[in-house]
Amino acid sequence: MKYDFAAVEKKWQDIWEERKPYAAVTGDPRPKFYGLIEFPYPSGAGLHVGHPRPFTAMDIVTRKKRMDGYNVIFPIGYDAFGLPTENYAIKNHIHPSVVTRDNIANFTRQLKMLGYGFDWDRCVNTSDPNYYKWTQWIFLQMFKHGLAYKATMPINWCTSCKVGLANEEVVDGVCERCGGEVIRKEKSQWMLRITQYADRLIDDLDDLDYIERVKIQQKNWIGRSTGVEVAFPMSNGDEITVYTTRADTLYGVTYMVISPEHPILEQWKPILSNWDEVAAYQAAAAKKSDFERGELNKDKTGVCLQGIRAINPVNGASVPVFISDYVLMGYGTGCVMGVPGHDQRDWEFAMKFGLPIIEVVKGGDMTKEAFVAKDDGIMVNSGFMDGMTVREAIPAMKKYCVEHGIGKEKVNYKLRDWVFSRQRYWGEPIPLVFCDKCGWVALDESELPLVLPNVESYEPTDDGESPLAKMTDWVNTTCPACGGPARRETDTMPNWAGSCWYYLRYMDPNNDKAAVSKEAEEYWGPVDWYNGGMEHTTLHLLYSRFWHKFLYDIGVVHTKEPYAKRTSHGMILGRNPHYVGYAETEEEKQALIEHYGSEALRPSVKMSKSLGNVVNPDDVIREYGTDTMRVYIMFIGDFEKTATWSDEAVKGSKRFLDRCFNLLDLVKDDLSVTPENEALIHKTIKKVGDDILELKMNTAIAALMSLVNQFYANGCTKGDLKPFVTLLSPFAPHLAEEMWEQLGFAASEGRMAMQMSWPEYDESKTVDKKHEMAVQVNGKLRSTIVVDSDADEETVIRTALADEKIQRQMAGMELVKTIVVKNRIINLILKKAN
RNA sequence: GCCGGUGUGAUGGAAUGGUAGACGUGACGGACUCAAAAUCCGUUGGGCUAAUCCCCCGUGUGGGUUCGAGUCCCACCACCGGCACCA
Repeated sequence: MKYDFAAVEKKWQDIWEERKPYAAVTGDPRPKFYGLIEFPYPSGAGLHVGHPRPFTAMDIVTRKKRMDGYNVIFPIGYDAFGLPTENYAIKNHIHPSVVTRDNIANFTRQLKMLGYGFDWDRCVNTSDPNYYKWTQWIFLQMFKHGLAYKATMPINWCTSCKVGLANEEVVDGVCERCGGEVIRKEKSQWMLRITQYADRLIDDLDDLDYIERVKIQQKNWIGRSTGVEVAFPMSNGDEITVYTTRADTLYGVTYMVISPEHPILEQWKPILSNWDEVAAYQAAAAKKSDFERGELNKDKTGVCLQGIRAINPVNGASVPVFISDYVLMGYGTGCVMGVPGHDQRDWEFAMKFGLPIIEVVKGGDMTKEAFVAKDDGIMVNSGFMDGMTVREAIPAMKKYCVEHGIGKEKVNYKLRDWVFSRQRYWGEPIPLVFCDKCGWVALDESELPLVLPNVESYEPTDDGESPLAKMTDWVNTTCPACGGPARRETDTMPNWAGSCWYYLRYMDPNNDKAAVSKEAEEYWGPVDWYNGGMEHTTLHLLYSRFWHKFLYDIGVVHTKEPYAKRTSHGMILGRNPHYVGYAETEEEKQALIEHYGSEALRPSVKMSKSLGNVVNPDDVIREYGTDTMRVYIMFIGDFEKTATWSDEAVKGSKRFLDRCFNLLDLVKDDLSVTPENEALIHKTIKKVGDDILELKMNTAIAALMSLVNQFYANGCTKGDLKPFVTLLSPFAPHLAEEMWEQLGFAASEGRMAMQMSWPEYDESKTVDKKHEMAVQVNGKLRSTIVVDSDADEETVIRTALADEKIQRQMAGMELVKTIVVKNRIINLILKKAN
């Protein structure tokens, strides 16, 4: 009998659609388990094969948890606001909401086809006004708590399209669409004070079960550093403060540098004899894009300020003051002390401008490069610090600064506040109005949702304003505070907004009184396990932790953190058709390298239409079935690492499932367990259960394959297949239910395989009666012996010494030592007999 | 440059410091078949060899620790990811 996967999968999906075995019940007395995957952006291209990897893994985890007796919530939704939809709408003159609706319908069809155990009744869509009403509500709470503020910030401005671009649209410093030059342009924008949460975002990581690289990346991104702010008196009586983490090098200061954007420069205009030169430099720096300023231009440039000098507060030395764009206005104080002896950037600057270099930590060669001394460098030329190590000198100088009133300890972060405005149409409107009398005023809650109005064209305007700015009827409104004329904010929120809190909405998706009810949040929160891509570590994951902490502070949620556990999956790549490894002849190889360069050296690359290596899940499912898709994408390799799709290897998963089904032809109608199979069955129950919870689905499937192989070798009974089918069920749910039914268990148990408890294993039965042991001589494998598992050491050694091959090794030798590792190896240490 | 990760057969990949290469793909041989596909059974790291006897070599490179190292330590090389003038 051949397995008709198409018919069987359809049959069971219809049954599940009707019976709803995946419904999550708020308040159920069983322990809860909240498994979460990152909801997809419903692009026009449909589901990518990358999606099923994390989705299937969490589907398997949640199925296992259900079998372990948990009340599981495994929800799905759509992160539906975003640029590609807007761009598609612009090009094709279709409203983004229509595009979104169609794309969601397609995604839903595909996700249902994959047989996931989602609770579809909890599906959310971030672009639905009933959803974004609460996104707006949360924003208003932030506004009311002073976390949202308006500031003038540079945006990416395409000089050829005359349009403001999102960071994602700037690739290698040019406009993604037209390739035009991108410069920075000042624009007043809404900001969120994520920096106010920087310490908590770092410190609270310690108590979370996140994979280490996520924690490290978040910590690096936030970039906390502890140093000292030191005040330098200026020759004109002003004072300039610098930030440094290396207070120990204060005696090595030979100049100072101020960022060209620093506001104090304007005050000094009258006393600077070379103001024209300064102003010209400022203008040039302002014109540069971030890309030019950073990536391209590491050559140091600058202008010495004529007419002002700085005094080193620790030794009274008078040093020149420069402006240079290597000093960033956005970090620290916008001024640095120049210590060319021990900072490479300062060294380069000093070499360029012929400034003196003073050694204050012994050991380097100042003529070649700066000596960036580590902790145990010895201080010289540094007054009271001479002879100290750097490790000792830093706190000593810190203390000195504080005691002499010239400085104070200071913590700085690389993290910047979050630019929350987009000059775009397809996003949540920001529910604020500007009144000349009252300033920025929040809409009343009863006015929410502030619905996105219909506009004629979604093109951004050529002055960089949002398309909404053109809608004067909508823009002009009355002030909620004084009733006078006022204007609405026309910028929208970034697409990260809706995803900051979606996991909360799943708990209570239809609530029209609150974002989430207290009852639902207290029952389901926090998310027990969240899996997602590494690319979201410093954006989505950090942003949503920030929002959650704010919601905690205002009493909306009861936990400090949204996600108790975070894991991450690797990407699915396609075969690189230009890979030299696929070339047959030497000439072909040369041609490939010549034509594609280093591209030709990589066997795997991201899937793309132009390379023709895109795999569409629809095609895979049509040809091999959903269960095969699921098993293959899990069997493909280590979950955390990138993997390359192989059409060939898919067949192995298909073959495995067919072999499972074909067991029905040879199964004996006997409910007892075959003695020869018992140990492996128990081992497999343990192995598969453990592996699932460690996301080692590849080895779990390998264990199931081994068991099936043994069933073919030893024969099997219905008693053997009963636990096997329940183990198979999380991986291949359709096939498992079909086998379960055909074996008669659906009738005898009165429930589906997926509704069974995870089988119990008996530790004592996982141990084989006899073990093969390796026998080493001086650490080299020489033979193997079979012994009873409970044999004592003496017996094991006697058996080993009696072995023929070992006897041969023993000739002329004497035994000096034996090492026995139970049921694994025996190592005999021999030496030449005298 | 800094931070993280990875290097294992033809190939995707397994291996709590304990028989390296589980499981799968591909290849080869056999059974079934008029034949092919599918299926089932077997072989498959390299060298030496008549031999699936022995022996030697083998987890990026070079050292080290250990009775024993893919695994731990030190130094290096290559590739991947993230950050990058953050004082």
